[in-house]
Amino acid sequence: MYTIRDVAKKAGVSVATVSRVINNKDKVSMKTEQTVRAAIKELAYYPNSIARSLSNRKSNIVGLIVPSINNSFFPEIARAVEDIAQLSGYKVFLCNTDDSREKLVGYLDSLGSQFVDGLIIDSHNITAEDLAKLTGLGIPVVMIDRVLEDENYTSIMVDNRVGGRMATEHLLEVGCNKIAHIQGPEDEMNSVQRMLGYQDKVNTLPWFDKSLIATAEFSVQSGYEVTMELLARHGDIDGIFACNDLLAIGALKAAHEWGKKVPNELAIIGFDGIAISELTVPGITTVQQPIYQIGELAMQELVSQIKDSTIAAKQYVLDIELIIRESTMRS
Amino acid sequence: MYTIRDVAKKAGVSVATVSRVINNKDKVSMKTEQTVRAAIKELAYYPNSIARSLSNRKSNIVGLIVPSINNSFFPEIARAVEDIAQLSGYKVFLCNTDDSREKLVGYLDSLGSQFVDGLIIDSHNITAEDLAKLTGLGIPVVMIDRVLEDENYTSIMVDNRVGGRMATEHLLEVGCNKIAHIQGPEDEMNSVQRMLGYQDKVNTLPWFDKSLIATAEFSVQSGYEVTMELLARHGDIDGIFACNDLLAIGALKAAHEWGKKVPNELAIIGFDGIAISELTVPGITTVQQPIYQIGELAMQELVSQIKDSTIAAKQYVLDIELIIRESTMRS
DNA sequence: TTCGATAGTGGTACCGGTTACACTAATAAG
DNA sequence: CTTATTAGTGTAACCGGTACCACTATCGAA
Repeated sequence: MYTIRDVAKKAGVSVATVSRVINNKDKVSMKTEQTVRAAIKELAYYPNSIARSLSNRKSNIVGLIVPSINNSFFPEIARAVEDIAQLSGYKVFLCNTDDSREKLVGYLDSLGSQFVDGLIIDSHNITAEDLAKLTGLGIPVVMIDRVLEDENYTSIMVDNRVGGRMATEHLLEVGCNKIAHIQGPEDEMNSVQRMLGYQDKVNTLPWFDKSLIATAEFSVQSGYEVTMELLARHGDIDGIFACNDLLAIGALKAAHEWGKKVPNELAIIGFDGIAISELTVPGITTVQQPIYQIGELAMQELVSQIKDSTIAAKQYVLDIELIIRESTMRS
Repeated sequence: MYTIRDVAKKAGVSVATVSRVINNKDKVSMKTEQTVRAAIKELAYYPNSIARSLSNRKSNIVGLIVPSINNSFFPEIARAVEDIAQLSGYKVFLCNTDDSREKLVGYLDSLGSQFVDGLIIDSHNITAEDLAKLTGLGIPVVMIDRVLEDENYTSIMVDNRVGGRMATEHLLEVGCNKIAHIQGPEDEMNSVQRMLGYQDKVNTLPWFDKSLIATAEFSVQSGYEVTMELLARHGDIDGIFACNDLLAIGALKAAHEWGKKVPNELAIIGFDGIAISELTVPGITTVQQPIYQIGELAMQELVSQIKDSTIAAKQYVLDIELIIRESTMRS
């Protein structure tokens, strides 16, 4: 492992000159440049990016912290973030916290202390204190999806409660007479909001009962299990609003096993609009978030904040859209 | 942003002592320690991990380079890698190359030059030269899944050709009379191996024809499209071996739209054994890779190599298993 | 009393880059 | 012919940690 000093010695120049050649900065004579390049090649020299980051106080790397990578919602966000990052000359380190506060803190500790130039965070575990620490260290942050409401920080999300209402309303419109809800984890803001949206629409209806709400983890497997329980408890439900598409896919499987025809005997609607929701059998009706746009906007905002730390924080609430597919198209 | 020198000044001690306190190294008197901790707290001091890495020559971070995060095969690998990493005190940076050589090189450049203590790579774009460069820089590497066959490097994979044979054999056993194959990208070793396994079993059969092999991208969407084409070209196929589960899910959708009953009119088998394959309707028969074990073993191997650079490279070929589900269970 | 061991602490070189500043030589302007 | 300018290069401080080495004070053993 050679250093810039080795190269300088071999080329018979100073380290400053080698640095100039590497970075194409300042003026270097043609002859010198060639000598240096030859030395670099001969030694297979490669600049140490840690040393460079220390000196430059920037790494051209941003961190993207997500609560899970099993739900393709996050990979789809990541895709958008990476696209914009590439255009802007950044690399993205993806960190998965599994919704664990401990892992989150671990990543914030190592990333926050100068490893990255900025951070996009999707976590319901984040605290105002964490954010203050990052800001104190000069690391810009953009929160997405699961945001901490605080106007000092830029955030991007959708109105989950409105989405919950849209989904429930749709099930009512297609003629459902008893609608269950699969709620996500209870400590998760988005889950709760979507559930409240559901309640907004149904809690005055005669058939409504709290036991129509069942709580699940965010996974297909959990959606399957919870739906089996719901069907056992309420044999007569004819509509399910699942808190996200993964859960809806699980519900689909459970309905199939239970012998319920989707959508005529049981209509199912999800939330998020991840790619796979279109490609299941039947396709799943869903409240679609502008996933790509969320990632895109997050990265754009982050880049502006990295470039100009005085930029004001903004809170975005993006539009959602009901996408109707076979899982609720009754004949 | 305060540095260790600010803390030292405030506490009235030397930087060495502050460093001792931070790292719990050597002996520090109770009184001094308290003073230092108070100063750290008051300044909200946080050690700069870049500086630390430069000095220590290690970051306790490993990189995991995957070709995609849309196929949950990779997130499932990542999960295992992260589990082991956590046990061993490492953090994982996940880097997505989208199967692009350019992105791969970008990540190798920044990660390779001291950003990480080791690298797990899943890429068909990697070259012997890339690996030599990393080794030259003292970065241990473990290759998984799409490996470059070279006994100087540790690699973990399965025998894809044998898997291809298993899948095809199974379709023949359940009574398929004309089996198509959805191949993955042609420049991808694993795709080719699985396709060859298919050919091993069918190329002497009377009905076999090269046009039964169609090439797809690794995505549900592509699986859907290619299956539509296959069904248009060969209305009489009654079995499809898809190169991976994602493609099989797409095939399922296409079969449904084409009005073909799965499995009786069209049996479908996938490859990989990702979690979702069990939870589609119908469940998908697949050649299961030991996904978790691959990630687990990769990280364990990497840790041993980081700790002891003289450890010999090993090539692992793990076992695969046929998992039979409804998509091929004919009645 | 003298010496060795040890707890506790400080000074500073070093990790491997970047870059401000200083300097020389050559060229252009007056 | 002198002076200002500029191209080209080197020296060394600096980024923020770590850790080796040196040093003092204290204490028990010889």
